[in-house]
Amino acid sequence: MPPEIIARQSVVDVLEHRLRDDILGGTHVPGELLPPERELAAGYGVTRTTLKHALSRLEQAGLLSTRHGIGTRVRDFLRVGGADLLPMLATRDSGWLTEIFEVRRHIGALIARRAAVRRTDRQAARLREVLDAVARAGDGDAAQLADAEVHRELARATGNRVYLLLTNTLFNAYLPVRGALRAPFEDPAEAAARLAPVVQAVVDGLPEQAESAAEQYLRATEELMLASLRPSGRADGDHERERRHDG
Amino acid sequence: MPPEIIARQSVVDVLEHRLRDDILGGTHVPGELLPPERELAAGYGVTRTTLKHALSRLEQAGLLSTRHGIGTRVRDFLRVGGADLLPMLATRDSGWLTEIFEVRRHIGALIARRAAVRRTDRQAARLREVLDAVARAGDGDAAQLADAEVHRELARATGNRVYLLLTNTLFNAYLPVRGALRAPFEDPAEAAARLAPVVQAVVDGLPEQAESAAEQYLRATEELMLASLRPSGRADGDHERERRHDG
DNA sequence: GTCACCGGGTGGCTGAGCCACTCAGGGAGT
DNA sequence: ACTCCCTGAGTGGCTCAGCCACCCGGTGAC
Repeated sequence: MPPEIIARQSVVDVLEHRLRDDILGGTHVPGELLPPERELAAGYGVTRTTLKHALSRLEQAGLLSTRHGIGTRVRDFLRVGGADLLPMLATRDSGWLTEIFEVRRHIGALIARRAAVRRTDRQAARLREVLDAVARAGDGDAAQLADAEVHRELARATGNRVYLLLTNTLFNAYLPVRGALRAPFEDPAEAAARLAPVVQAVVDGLPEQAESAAEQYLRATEELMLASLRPSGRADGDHERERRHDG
Repeated sequence: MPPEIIARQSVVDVLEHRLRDDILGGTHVPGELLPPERELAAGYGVTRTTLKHALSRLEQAGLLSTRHGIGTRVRDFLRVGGADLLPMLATRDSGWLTEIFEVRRHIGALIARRAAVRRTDRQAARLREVLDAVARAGDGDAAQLADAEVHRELARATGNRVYLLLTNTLFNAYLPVRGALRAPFEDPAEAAARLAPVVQAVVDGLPEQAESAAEQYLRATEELMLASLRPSGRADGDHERERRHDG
């Protein structure tokens, strides 16, 4: 048995990766046509069918736009791409991370404020539960996931499902690289303590307080994460085994 | 030549649609395994290869999670799905639209505030340009697209690219059904006039004013849109030809 | 000059088939 | 009895060769 226990990437996964890198790296420039599928497939040493699977994913991701009889065009993702591109952008360039965190802070504050107004009693109870789960987490990784659960619950408490999806999107963007961002959660009890004021304010129904508590919490967490990122090294690489955490 | 000039949906598109409807409609419940691919393909009357293309898209969208040797599982999209699901949710159920608008209002205000602080002179000039384009738009549809361009430019002016992607996501969510939401843009000059205070405040660098102007503008537009939606009928149906507007 | 046609190039889709993975059950060894 | 390995059935992953549908530019008939 090889030392690599994990890893497990399918051919299509690898192919998708390479194509994406070639696109984001500038080998294929936006606006231009990609080489014909038959040619591309030959170049990468795969069947056209397999190549099409990869292309199809990138098309859905918004990086490509193919038209029957014409060809496949590289799109300007900043112009038309959606937030679903963030996960792959974050793994490529840690500059995106700081921008993601900033938005997360703004939106997190918005969510906390709104949750304080709208949360139901049922949701208040659930909030305390998931906060407890953070404190009881066995290690940093578990704490981080439990923390995400708290934020999901806060989003749920706004009564607006779009906030929940948005929260998921932002998490999907940085959870794949969370290995490098574990710093704030090394001590689960401490992490829970930092998060507690936010939950408390929401449970008490105090929007102003919830907003500023969230702002403060997110800023602190953000700083810890980015600080832990800076000295050691970049966050890129192949942190992308699991396509998505299971449901 | 058949009377249907437009429409042009590929087999995979249709298949994706049907599968998605079957999932969101409850034929395939979250957590359960889908029937085997061979069986499914036979059921829908397509090849397994074609089916896999459709499944692959839904998997990437976060609705499915497939594992080699095990099967394909339906996921709980509210738990793990991202904002990229919004376009398809909005076309299925207009209840999502009101939630999307609310979030757009909150985030739009956030963006305006931040743009007022961060915009460069170059971006200020470009903002005036695209605002002019709204006033000069030939019809309601063009005005609506020009309006979207203004908001994209505002997002760009925040200096945070994540806001740009987020804006794209929200637009992608409701532009497909924009035919039913044309009301605020029937008179392009008027639409531009309503939008002008936001642009002005951002150009002048007044965050407070920009925020409240954006809030006010978005609320007004939102009300007009939803009002035009209510009496006539639902917004669902097959407004989804183009996979995405071209880049 | 205009227009219909056609051919080459492109992506869309098919069908059959083999490979790789997972799991459960049964039989050999202890 | 118990343990462990093997095996077979069922599933998704991937390939291959090929035909179909579409778009465009050129060419020849009118």
